[in-house]
Amino acid sequence: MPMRVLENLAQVFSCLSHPNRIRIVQALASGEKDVTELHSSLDLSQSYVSQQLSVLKSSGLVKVRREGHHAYYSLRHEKLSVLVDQGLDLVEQDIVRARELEQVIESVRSH
Amino acid sequence: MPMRVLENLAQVFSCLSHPNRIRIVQALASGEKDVTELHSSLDLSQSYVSQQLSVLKSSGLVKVRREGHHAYYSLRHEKLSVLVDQGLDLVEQDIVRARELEQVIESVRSH
DNA sequence: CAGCCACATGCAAAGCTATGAATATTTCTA
DNA sequence: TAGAAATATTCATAGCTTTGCATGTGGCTG
Repeated sequence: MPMRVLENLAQVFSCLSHPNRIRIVQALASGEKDVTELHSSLDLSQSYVSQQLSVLKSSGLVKVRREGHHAYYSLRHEKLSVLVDQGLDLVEQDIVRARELEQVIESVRSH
Repeated sequence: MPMRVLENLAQVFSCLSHPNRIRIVQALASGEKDVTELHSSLDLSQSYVSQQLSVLKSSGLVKVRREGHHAYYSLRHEKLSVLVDQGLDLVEQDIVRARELEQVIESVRSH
C-alpha cells in the first residue's frame, strides 16, 4: 500500500475524529446546507462551523456551491456517509460493550 | 444521536487517523500477529508498535491473547477491516483526484 | 536464581489541534 | 456608496499527540 494513499486515508479518518465534524457530515448526508443552517441546527458558533467546514473541504470531503451570499456545503461523495454509518454500526454493536466487559474483567482480576 | 456514541465513533476514527496505525490494522486483518512480527514486518520499532497497539486496544479495536512471553494481537471485529477498506475505496476513487483537480482550477483562477 | 526474551511503560521535547474572540471579506440592497 | 448579512480568516492559548529513548516487568531456560 503506497504511503501517499495511507496518508490520505489517515487524513480522512482524522477529519472524522471529532464529534462535531461527524455531526456536520451527518447533517450534510441529507443534502446540502448553508453555514447558518448548520450552525443553528447543530448549536455551534458560526465561526466554528466555518472553521470545521474548511477542514473538511481541504481534505476533500465536502464541496461548496456559492450563491449570493450563501455558501451551500455538501458531501463530495455519498460514500462518506456510508463510511460514517458503518463506523456507527461498529461502535454501537460491539466495541462499547466489549470494552466495558473487558474493564470489568480486568478490575475483578486485579483484586 | 447521543453524544456518547459520537464520542466513541470519533475515538475509533481517531485511532485510524495515523498511517502506521492503519498499517497495523491492515496487518492484523489477515489474522493475529505478535508484536515482533508486526514490528519487523512493518519496519517500526518494538516500543513504537507496542505503544500504538495499546492505543488501539484501549479504544477497543484490538484484543490480545498472551501465551508464554508472546502477546498475540488481533482485530476485535472483522468489520474494522471492512471500514478501512471502505475508506480506501473512498480515497482511491474520488477524493484524491477531485481535490487535485480543484487545486488546479483554483490556481488557474487566481492568475 | 541469573540472564535473556518479548513486551510494556514512563518521560520529555516538538509539533499539532481545538476553540473562542475579534476582525476581514464578499455580496446584496437601498 | 453605505450598511447589513453571511461567511471566512486570523490569532492566541490551552491541551493533546507523536515518537524516540531509556527503563521496567513478567515469564522462560539453563
